[in-house]
Amino acid sequence: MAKKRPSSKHKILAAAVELAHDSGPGSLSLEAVAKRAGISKGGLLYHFPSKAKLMQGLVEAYLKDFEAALDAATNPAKGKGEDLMSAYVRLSLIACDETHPPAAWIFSAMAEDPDFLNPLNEFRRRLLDRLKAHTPDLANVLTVFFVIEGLHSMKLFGANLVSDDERKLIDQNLLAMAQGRKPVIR
Amino acid sequence: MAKKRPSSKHKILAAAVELAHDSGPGSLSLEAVAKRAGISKGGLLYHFPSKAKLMQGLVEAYLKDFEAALDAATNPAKGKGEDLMSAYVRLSLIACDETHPPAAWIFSAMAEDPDFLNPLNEFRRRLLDRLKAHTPDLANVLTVFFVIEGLHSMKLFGANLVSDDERKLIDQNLLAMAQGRKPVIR
DNA sequence: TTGACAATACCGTCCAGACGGTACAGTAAA
DNA sequence: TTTACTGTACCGTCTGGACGGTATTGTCAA
Repeated sequence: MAKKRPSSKHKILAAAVELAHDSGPGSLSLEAVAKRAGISKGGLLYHFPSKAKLMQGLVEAYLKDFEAALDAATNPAKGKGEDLMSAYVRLSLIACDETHPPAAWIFSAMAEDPDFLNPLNEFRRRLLDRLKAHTPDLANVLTVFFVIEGLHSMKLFGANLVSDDERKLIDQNLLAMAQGRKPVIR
Repeated sequence: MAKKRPSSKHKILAAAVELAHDSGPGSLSLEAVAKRAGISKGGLLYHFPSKAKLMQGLVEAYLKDFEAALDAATNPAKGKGEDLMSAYVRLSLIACDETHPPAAWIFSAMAEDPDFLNPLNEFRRRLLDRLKAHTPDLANVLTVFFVIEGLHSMKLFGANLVSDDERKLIDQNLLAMAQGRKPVIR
């Protein structure tokens, strides 16, 4: 709340995400981000007074987006009221598909200071706890969760290890497991 | 082969791995690595004439270790002649347990240049191909593979998301699936 | 209505420090 | 004599960040 002028901050964060993705995580300098965002370095430092704050901003924006999507999907007042597990799987798979660029900035943050990613880890922990609470089959939850983590990891490292058909099979299986159905054997 | 004097190179690589782990991936400078290895910067540059070569060395050593372990486990002439899938799962789980430090240097390499990790991705691709060729159930192979990738990822990012019991359950399930048995539901 | 002031949103410059890498002279063992 | 270093000095580049300045847009008392 209380955000009247998101325009510049958003532009900066978007620029950082793009830059990390297509120039490599190593080229995420303040000057380069500023240039990409179309402002000066001084201007960037006005909005994010240190590089650490920029990194925090990236993590927060990333988290906020996913949380908002999850909330929108599962909150009955806002839409379909999908169950948590299905929404989590569906949204995660969307984030892992070919149309979405990987979050390469994560490597920049990690190289800068691993602690920057603590909020991300804590979020994942809370999410896994919620998933466990929502379904009786622990092994099922863990399998689904870690397969998705694996897909994320593959995406992040830019490794395309599966064909389209294999990916479809994985997706179908995960969605089936999320709904408590039998996995597809093919 | 043709390696008569592994001592210094090994010391340097080990120092880099340790340093990335306990001072963070961002502090992997040549000077720092040399100091940790107990040699001078000039001495380091004698063995690895550039930082890029050091990174390549890290990737190669990492790969060589895992390949050697896999080979030793599956080659009947050398030992038990374990089947590929079981050996892969078992060794991967060992690499992911609490006693082994995460390969934090991967983030340094990624920040430097994502291409450094190409050999790693190619190795994974070949491994997955071999696993697919060895078992009839594609969905099973993919599930096992990506759960392990997910565990690796969690380890890498230093997120401890599961309890000891949960981890045991995952391990049992993976080993069971590797042997074509039914997964444990608990 | 106007003049004084202040907050916002930047720009452009400068600097100290870190880093990768080079050069080179010396050394000690095999 | 070659191999395998050590140690020091140095260079060019990049980077985070501090800082001073500026244009624009309110705000508000006289």
